[in-house]
Amino acid sequence: MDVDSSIGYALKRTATALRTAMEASLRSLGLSVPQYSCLEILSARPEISNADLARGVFVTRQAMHQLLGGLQEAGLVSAVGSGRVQRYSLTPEGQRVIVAASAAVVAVEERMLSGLGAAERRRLHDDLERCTAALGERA
Amino acid sequence: MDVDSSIGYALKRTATALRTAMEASLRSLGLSVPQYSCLEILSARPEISNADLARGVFVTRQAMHQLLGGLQEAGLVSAVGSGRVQRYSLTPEGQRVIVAASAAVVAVEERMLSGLGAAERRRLHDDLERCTAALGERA
DNA sequence: CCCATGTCAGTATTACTGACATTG
DNA sequence: CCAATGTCAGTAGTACTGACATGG
Repeated sequence: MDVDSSIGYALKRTATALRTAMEASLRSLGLSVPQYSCLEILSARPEISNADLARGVFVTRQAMHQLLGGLQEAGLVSAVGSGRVQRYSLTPEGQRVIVAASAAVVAVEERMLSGLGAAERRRLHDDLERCTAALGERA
Repeated sequence: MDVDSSIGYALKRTATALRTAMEASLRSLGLSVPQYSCLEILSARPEISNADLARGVFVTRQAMHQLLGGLQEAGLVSAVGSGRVQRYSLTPEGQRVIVAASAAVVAVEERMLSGLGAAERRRLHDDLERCTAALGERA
């Protein structure tokens, strides 16, 4: 298989380039990409539990636990204690940071898509979803 | 930004699903994904040097050095010693393995793309290349 | 009693940076 | 001398598995 003509390689190159650009953009805010992802989900779904958060990002509870620890130390996230299951919310500082980080990430994504029109973007999104779905089917 | 509508997230999900499927498929051959990539390039460009190999995969010489060490231990790659610059080639065993591994990876990619026709595949490849190129431009 | 959860540890994988000798 | 290369360390970031206490 020729490396250049492989869609798999193209996919990897694009994903890597996006991640690198995101890392560069988030660095000034003191966030790593996994931390940003965690904050973004926390912003969309407040009071979510650690276990649910982990499932949403497809990592283990332990990995998410560690990530949340770092975000708590940074004062971006606080535990909402009541009952057995720990729930988490953004602090006011965390809300400020996620607004800025989200804007930065949107800018990066816009740069990536700058060569594509609205219809092409929908098409690309749809193609990617189809690929993901096809891989998900175990057979 | 809504997570589900983001092309960046879709890209990441697809790339992750592909990597996971590749890992599962390569495991029976005793190869990791980075090792497979290294063998694939070595197969396409025999007698390549460590430094060139590293540049081709966008990792450091040190990381590639380590990867090659593992492949040599496994008997899949041998150093072609002559002169200052070390060059590497696949052993007969390495050639057998890369043939099988390449077939396995092609099968995974085919599964991923099973919902897309030939024209759609070209289009997707082209879109991805455009995205990568747009991110590459520093500005 | 059972299952899910949170949490503490240890480990693995991978790639990084720093440093240095060597060679063409 | 210089630039590139190979190579030896050490370190970092991320996620994994195992294990265990706890609570609903």
